[in-house]
Amino acid sequence: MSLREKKKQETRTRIFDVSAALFKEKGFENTTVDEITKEAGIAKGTFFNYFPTKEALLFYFKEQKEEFVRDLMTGQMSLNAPVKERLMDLFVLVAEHYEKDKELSRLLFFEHKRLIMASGKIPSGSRHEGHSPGHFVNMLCSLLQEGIQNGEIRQTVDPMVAAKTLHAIYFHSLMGWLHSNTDYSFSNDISAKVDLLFTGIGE
Amino acid sequence: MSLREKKKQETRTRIFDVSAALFKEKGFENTTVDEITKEAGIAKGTFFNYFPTKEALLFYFKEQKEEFVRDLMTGQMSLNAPVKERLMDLFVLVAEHYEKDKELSRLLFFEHKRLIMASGKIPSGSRHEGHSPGHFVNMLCSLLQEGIQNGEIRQTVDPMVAAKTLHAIYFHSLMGWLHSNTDYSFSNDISAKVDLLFTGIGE
DNA sequence: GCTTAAATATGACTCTGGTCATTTATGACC
DNA sequence: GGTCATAAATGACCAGAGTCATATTTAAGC
Repeated sequence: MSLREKKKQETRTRIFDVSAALFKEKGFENTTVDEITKEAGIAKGTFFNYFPTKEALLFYFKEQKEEFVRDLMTGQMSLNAPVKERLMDLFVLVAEHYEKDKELSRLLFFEHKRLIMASGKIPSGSRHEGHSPGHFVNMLCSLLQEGIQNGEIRQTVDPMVAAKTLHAIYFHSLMGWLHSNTDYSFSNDISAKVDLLFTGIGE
Repeated sequence: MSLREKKKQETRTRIFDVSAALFKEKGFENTTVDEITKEAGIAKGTFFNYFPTKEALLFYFKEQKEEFVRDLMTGQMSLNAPVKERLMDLFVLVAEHYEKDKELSRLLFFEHKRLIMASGKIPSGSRHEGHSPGHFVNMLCSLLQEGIQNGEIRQTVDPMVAAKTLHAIYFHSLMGWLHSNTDYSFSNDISAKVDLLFTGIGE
């Protein structure tokens, strides 16, 4: 790696680290780009050579977090247990991870939507969890297919539709939980809903 | 109503109308508060006497829209048809309404979240659809109770849990649809999911 | 109608995210 | 080591959201 590359990488990392620390300390809104750059020992303009906007930083935080979660999930997936159980554990596992830093999770979760909206400013090469399948949904889908194979899930179920529905449930529960200040049990909430989906509501 | 009250009401309405027109014409981001106030014939500071932030306007737009939707829903609810059918029609009805101005819907839908997050700046007296039940969920709940009564829905189903699950599904479908540029059928998407919930996925 | 207090309007000002023409550092080639 | 092209850093600058001390308008009491 050339000197240039090395320095670049270094600066990027420094911006990242400094930002993380400041955000954690004073929150996203209360941290200015000036502060970040001053703390990182660079000029203001330099920041924008690395990240198109201040909010874009969140995007990279999210990416980092998602990578971590992805690994968590992959581990969980390969266990040996009934599909439904693995599903529930998967949700809880991920939620527990988010729970570790609720404030940041909120930020990433809710701000991320705006990033998607404010198109044109999205860092390139990005996947947009939510529309086109996305990793999480795909993982749910293959889990469900497994369930269909071994008879835990009805043959007639379209695994993709079911996966999306599960994702909807997960997403909604997570959102509600992130909104709430009073902490209610995420796992109770989601398990009731997943149970319902398994059993069906129709007579 | 005193002269003061009348003027106040007038100004508020003018800000509202002018904003709506400008947002529609050039989009939310591309409309400045300066433009709004100039067009409305008031000073910049005055704007902030009426609305705490520019984004707060969206909140009131949303409220207005929600009131409209609420009426739509109430009408739909009182029809005579199987619960499931009414449910589906309800979703489609609301989605069709949103479809009329997809851009605005996106804005309200996604920006609203931020408003909730950036607490302290939320106009007082606001309900936050999403956490504590909310009108939509309550409506779904009573619809489901009706279904339990007349045997369309299993006795053992907790109507509130089911209502929240339906809301999750609705929300997710709506979100996906609002994200997508390529227009796929919202009704197809949601009906597949609702079907699934009725039937259940478990063997 | 005059006086006074409170509500409301005002716009100069501040603060911060983001831009861009200019300067500086790097590396390739001789 | 000198020259040149290109990548990267810089900070003065701009635009727009939001603030606030001050000015104006209203309403009430006399």
